[in-house]
Amino acid sequence: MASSIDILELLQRPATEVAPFLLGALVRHESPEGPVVVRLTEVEAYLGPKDSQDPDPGAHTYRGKTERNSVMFGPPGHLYVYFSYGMHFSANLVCRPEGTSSGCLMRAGEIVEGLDLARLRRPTAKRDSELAQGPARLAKAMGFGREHNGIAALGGEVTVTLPDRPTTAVMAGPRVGISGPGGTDEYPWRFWIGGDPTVSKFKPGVVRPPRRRAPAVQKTQ
DNA sequence: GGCGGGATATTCT
DNA sequence: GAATATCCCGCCC
Repeated sequence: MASSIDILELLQRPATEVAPFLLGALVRHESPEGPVVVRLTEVEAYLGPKDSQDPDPGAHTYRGKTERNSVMFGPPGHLYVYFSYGMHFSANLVCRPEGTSSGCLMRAGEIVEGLDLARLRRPTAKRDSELAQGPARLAKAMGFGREHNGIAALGGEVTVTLPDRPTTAVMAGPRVGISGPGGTDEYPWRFWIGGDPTVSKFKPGVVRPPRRRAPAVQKTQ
Protein backbone atom coordinates (compact mmCIF):
# COMPACT_ATOMS: atom_id res chain seq x y z
CA MET A 1 0.00 0.00 0.00
CA ALA A 2 1.99 2.94 -1.16
CA SER A 3 0.82 6.18 0.32
CA SER A 4 -0.01 8.95 -2.09
CA ILE A 5 2.61 11.09 -0.38
CA ASP A 6 6.25 10.10 -0.15
CA ILE A 7 7.16 10.37 3.49
CA LEU A 8 10.85 11.11 3.02
CA GLU A 9 9.97 13.92 0.68
CA LEU A 10 7.39 15.20 3.12
CA LEU A 11 9.91 15.22 5.97
CA GLN A 12 12.13 17.67 4.11
CA ARG A 13 9.58 20.33 4.92
CA PRO A 14 9.19 22.34 8.13
CA ALA A 15 7.45 20.54 10.98
CA THR A 16 4.51 22.93 10.84
CA GLU A 17 3.72 21.67 7.34
CA VAL A 18 4.48 18.04 8.13
CA ALA A 19 2.45 17.75 11.32
CA PRO A 20 -1.09 17.64 9.85
CA PHE A 21 -0.05 14.86 7.47
CA LEU A 22 1.13 12.74 10.40
CA LEU A 23 -2.34 12.58 11.88
CA GLY A 24 -3.62 9.08 11.25
CA ALA A 25 -0.12 7.79 10.55
CA LEU A 26 0.91 4.43 11.97
CA VAL A 27 4.06 4.20 14.07
CA ARG A 28 5.28 0.65 14.52
CA HIS A 29 7.86 -0.42 17.05
CA GLU A 30 9.22 -3.95 16.86
CA SER A 31 10.75 -4.45 20.27
CA PRO A 32 12.17 -7.71 21.61
CA GLU A 33 8.99 -8.03 23.66
CA GLY A 34 6.80 -7.74 20.59
CA PRO A 35 5.29 -5.20 18.25
CA VAL A 36 3.16 -2.22 19.22
CA VAL A 37 1.53 0.06 16.65
CA VAL A 38 0.04 3.45 17.41
CA ARG A 39 -2.16 5.54 15.16
CA LEU A 40 -1.27 9.17 15.78
CA THR A 41 -4.14 11.44 16.78
CA GLU A 42 -2.21 14.44 18.14
CA VAL A 43 1.12 16.00 17.21
CA GLU A 44 2.99 19.23 17.83
CA ALA A 45 5.40 21.05 15.52
CA TYR A 46 8.64 22.68 16.61
CA LEU A 47 10.81 24.81 14.38
CA GLY A 48 14.53 25.37 14.74
CA PRO A 49 16.12 28.80 14.46
CA LYS A 50 16.95 28.33 10.78
CA ASP A 51 13.60 26.86 9.77
CA SER A 52 11.68 30.09 9.90
CA GLN A 53 12.19 33.80 9.87
CA ASP A 54 10.17 33.78 13.03
CA PRO A 55 12.18 31.78 15.55
CA ASP A 56 10.30 29.36 17.75
CA PRO A 57 10.94 30.15 21.43
CA GLY A 58 9.24 26.94 22.49
CA ALA A 59 11.65 24.65 20.69
CA HIS A 60 14.45 22.78 22.41
CA THR A 61 16.71 23.96 19.62
CA TYR A 62 15.82 27.64 20.01
CA ARG A 63 19.24 28.41 21.50
CA GLY A 64 21.15 26.21 19.11
CA LYS A 65 22.66 22.76 19.18
CA THR A 66 23.38 21.03 22.47
CA GLU A 67 24.23 17.49 23.41
CA ARG A 68 20.63 16.68 24.20
CA ASN A 69 19.04 18.10 21.06
CA SER A 70 21.77 17.21 18.56
CA VAL A 71 19.63 14.55 16.86
CA MET A 72 17.21 17.27 15.80
CA PHE A 73 19.99 18.73 13.68
CA GLY A 74 20.58 15.40 11.97
CA PRO A 75 18.85 13.94 8.91
CA PRO A 76 15.05 13.68 8.76
CA GLY A 77 13.15 10.49 9.42
CA HIS A 78 14.87 9.73 12.71
CA LEU A 79 13.58 9.71 16.27
CA TYR A 80 14.48 12.43 18.75
CA VAL A 81 13.72 10.96 22.16
CA TYR A 82 14.36 13.19 25.15
CA PHE A 83 14.03 12.85 28.89
CA SER A 84 12.28 15.50 30.94
CA TYR A 85 10.81 16.21 34.34
CA GLY A 86 13.25 13.67 35.68
CA MET A 87 11.05 10.74 34.73
CA HIS A 88 9.42 10.93 31.33
CA PHE A 89 10.46 10.27 27.76
CA SER A 90 8.88 11.88 24.73
CA ALA A 91 9.47 11.10 21.07
CA ASN A 92 9.72 13.35 18.02
CA LEU A 93 10.02 12.66 14.32
CA VAL A 94 12.87 14.75 12.92
CA CYS A 95 12.07 16.92 9.89
CA ARG A 96 14.10 19.10 7.52
CA PRO A 97 17.50 18.29 6.01
CA GLU A 98 20.60 17.79 8.10
CA GLY A 99 21.84 21.01 9.65
CA THR A 100 18.38 22.31 10.44
CA SER A 101 16.30 21.26 13.42
CA SER A 102 12.59 20.89 12.85
CA GLY A 103 10.58 18.16 14.51
CA CYS A 104 7.12 16.80 15.29
CA LEU A 105 6.35 15.69 18.83
CA MET A 106 4.06 12.66 18.95
CA ARG A 107 1.62 13.70 21.61
CA ALA A 108 -1.08 11.05 21.56
CA GLY A 109 -2.54 8.17 19.64
CA GLU A 110 -4.63 5.04 19.55
CA ILE A 111 -2.95 1.68 20.06
CA VAL A 112 -4.07 -0.44 17.15
CA GLU A 113 -1.77 -3.43 17.59
CA GLY A 114 0.02 -4.96 20.56
CA LEU A 115 -2.65 -3.94 23.05
CA ASP A 116 -1.57 -6.50 25.62
CA LEU A 117 2.03 -5.30 25.61
CA ALA A 118 0.96 -1.67 25.74
CA ARG A 119 -1.28 -2.42 28.72
CA LEU A 120 1.64 -4.14 30.41
CA ARG A 121 3.81 -1.09 29.92
CA ARG A 122 1.07 1.28 31.07
CA PRO A 123 -0.48 -0.42 34.08
CA THR A 124 -2.05 2.79 35.39
CA ALA A 125 -4.20 3.29 32.32
CA LYS A 126 -7.82 2.73 33.23
CA ARG A 127 -8.97 2.46 29.65
CA ASP A 128 -7.32 1.68 26.36
CA SER A 129 -7.90 5.23 25.16
CA GLU A 130 -5.50 6.37 27.91
CA LEU A 131 -2.65 4.09 26.88
CA ALA A 132 -1.03 6.71 24.66
CA GLN A 133 -2.96 9.80 25.72
CA GLY A 134 -0.07 12.22 26.20
CA PRO A 135 3.53 12.33 24.94
CA ALA A 136 5.13 10.52 27.88
CA ARG A 137 2.36 7.96 27.95
CA LEU A 138 2.74 7.33 24.24
CA ALA A 139 6.48 6.86 24.62
CA LYS A 140 5.93 4.45 27.48
CA ALA A 141 3.26 2.42 25.70
CA MET A 142 5.53 2.19 22.65
CA GLY A 143 8.56 1.25 24.71
CA PHE A 144 10.57 4.28 23.58
CA GLY A 145 13.50 5.28 25.79
CA ARG A 146 16.95 6.76 25.75
CA GLU A 147 18.27 3.98 23.54
CA HIS A 148 15.94 5.03 20.73
CA ASN A 149 17.23 8.57 20.48
CA GLY A 150 18.64 9.01 16.99
CA ILE A 151 17.50 5.73 15.45
CA ALA A 152 15.85 5.57 12.03
CA ALA A 153 12.08 5.77 11.98
CA LEU A 154 11.40 4.80 8.37
CA GLY A 155 12.33 1.13 8.55
CA GLY A 156 13.94 -1.38 10.86
CA GLU A 157 12.93 -1.38 14.49
CA VAL A 158 10.67 1.64 14.00
CA THR A 159 8.55 2.40 10.95
CA VAL A 160 6.24 5.33 10.30
CA THR A 161 3.58 4.85 7.61
CA LEU A 162 1.40 7.67 6.35
CA PRO A 163 -2.33 7.09 5.97
CA ASP A 164 -3.58 6.42 2.46
CA ARG A 165 -5.55 9.62 2.61
CA PRO A 166 -4.69 12.68 4.66
CA THR A 167 -6.92 13.07 7.68
CA THR A 168 -9.72 15.55 7.13
CA ALA A 169 -10.89 16.38 10.66
CA VAL A 170 -7.72 18.30 11.50
CA MET A 171 -7.92 20.74 14.38
CA ALA A 172 -5.18 23.19 15.37
CA GLY A 173 -4.46 25.18 18.51
CA PRO A 174 -1.76 26.41 20.88
CA ARG A 175 0.89 24.03 22.09
CA VAL A 176 0.91 22.53 25.54
CA GLY A 177 3.22 22.83 28.49
CA ILE A 178 5.04 25.87 27.19
CA SER A 179 5.06 29.05 29.20
CA GLY A 180 5.85 32.41 27.69
CA PRO A 181 5.59 33.49 24.07
CA GLY A 182 5.94 30.04 22.54
CA GLY A 183 2.74 28.77 24.06
CA THR A 184 0.33 31.44 22.88
CA ASP A 185 -1.82 31.19 19.82
CA GLU A 186 0.85 33.00 17.90
CA TYR A 187 2.04 29.44 17.49
CA PRO A 188 -1.04 27.26 16.91
CA TRP A 189 1.16 24.31 16.16
CA ARG A 190 -0.61 21.56 18.00
CA PHE A 191 -2.68 19.45 15.63
CA TRP A 192 -5.17 16.78 16.53
CA ILE A 193 -8.01 14.72 15.09
CA GLY A 194 -11.26 16.34 16.12
CA GLY A 195 -13.41 14.27 18.44
CA ASP A 196 -10.94 11.43 18.86
CA PRO A 197 -11.06 10.00 22.40
CA THR A 198 -7.31 9.42 22.59
CA VAL A 199 -6.38 13.10 22.21
CA SER A 200 -4.69 14.33 25.39
CA LYS A 201 -6.55 16.35 27.99
CA PHE A 202 -4.45 19.45 28.17
CA LYS A 203 -4.99 21.83 31.01
CA PRO A 204 -3.70 25.14 29.70
CA GLY A 205 -6.17 27.05 27.64
CA VAL A 206 -8.70 24.37 28.24
CA VAL A 207 -11.20 25.23 25.58
CA ARG A 208 -13.84 22.79 26.54
CA PRO A 209 -16.83 23.16 24.29
CA PRO A 210 -19.70 24.33 26.48
CA ARG A 211 -21.12 21.16 27.82
CA ARG A 212 -24.71 20.97 26.92
CA ARG A 213 -26.92 19.97 29.73
CA ALA A 214 -28.44 16.69 28.74
CA PRO A 215 -32.06 15.82 29.43
CA ALA A 216 -31.98 13.70 32.54
CA VAL A 217 -34.00 10.94 30.97
CA GLN A 218 -32.04 9.86 27.97
CA LYS A 219 -29.25 7.42 28.30
CA THR A 220 -28.29 5.92 25.01
CA GLN A 221 -26.15 3.12 26.34
C1' DG B 1 -14.44 15.62 36.82
C1' DG B 2 -11.38 19.22 38.43
C1' DC B 3 -8.06 21.28 41.12
C1' DG B 4 -3.11 21.12 43.62
C1' DG B 5 1.24 19.22 44.78
C1' DG B 6 5.10 16.04 44.47
C1' DA B 7 8.42 13.37 42.06
C1' DT B 8 12.69 13.44 39.69
C1' DA B 9 17.24 14.11 35.91
C1' DT B 10 19.06 17.00 32.67
C1' DT B 11 19.98 21.47 30.98
C1' DC B 12 21.19 26.07 31.03
C1' DT B 13 21.86 30.43 33.95
C1' DG C 1 19.68 27.18 41.53
C1' DA C 2 15.60 27.35 38.52
C1' DA C 3 12.95 25.63 34.92
C1' DT C 4 11.20 21.87 32.31
C1' DA C 5 7.58 19.95 24.98
C1' DT C 6 4.66 15.59 32.20
C1' DC C 7 2.12 12.22 34.86
C1' DC C 8 -0.03 10.40 38.93
C1' DC C 9 -2.40 10.50 43.20
C1' DG C 10 -5.30 12.36 46.67
C1' DC C 11 -8.76 15.35 47.80
C1' DC C 12 -12.77 18.09 46.88
C1' DC C 13 -16.76 19.30 44.53
